[in-house]
Amino acid sequence: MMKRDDKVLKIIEILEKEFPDAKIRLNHTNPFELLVATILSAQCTDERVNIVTNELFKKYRTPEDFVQVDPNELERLIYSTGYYKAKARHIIGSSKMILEKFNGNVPDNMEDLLQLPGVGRKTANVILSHSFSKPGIVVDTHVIRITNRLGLVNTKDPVKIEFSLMDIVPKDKWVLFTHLLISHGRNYCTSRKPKCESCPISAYCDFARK
DNA sequence: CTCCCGATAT
DNA sequence: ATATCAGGAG
Repeated sequence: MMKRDDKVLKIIEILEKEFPDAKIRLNHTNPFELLVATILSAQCTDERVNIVTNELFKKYRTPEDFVQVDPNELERLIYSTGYYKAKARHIIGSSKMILEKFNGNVPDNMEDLLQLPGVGRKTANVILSHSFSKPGIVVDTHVIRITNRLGLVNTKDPVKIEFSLMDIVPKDKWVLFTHLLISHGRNYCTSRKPKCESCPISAYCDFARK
């Protein structure tokens, strides 16, 4: 049996060749736009989030804009991403807290980010990784599913998975690793009908061997 | 644990 | 018809 660490390195090597352009797909031009886009991305494809933010950011782009927006107007603009009432509340609430507690800037540390309504560890790690060069393992629905199938972890608890992966993935590969798994999840290791026959890492996968 | 929720693939 | 999509709050 291969050591988990060597298995991870091999998986990264293969997926890097398979997905050379793996990177964040949520369109944004600054930390605040990334925060809004990531809140909207809950249980929604990032493709749809980009369609919505493309229009949304034409009218509203800053925390100052969002604390003044009519909640009904915001709900209407983000309606197609689902959970639109909660997401509108979170975007407005986060904007308010950013202005009142954080001097108008998106926080650059985990503790402060987690105080924002609608922001959990997944969203916080996306922002820390991409806006502040503070690498984190982003554990989303794809990462939960794929790391369990591969046999890298044996739990559905996102926090346990995050810390477990921090142990077995080299820190300089954390951000890359999550993007590779997400690309892999979209193209091969889908939730419902995974393409194990053509999967490039099936040799390292417990699920594919069953 | 349940609830939030529209769009899309199967 | 139903499962799933870059989750988080209560």
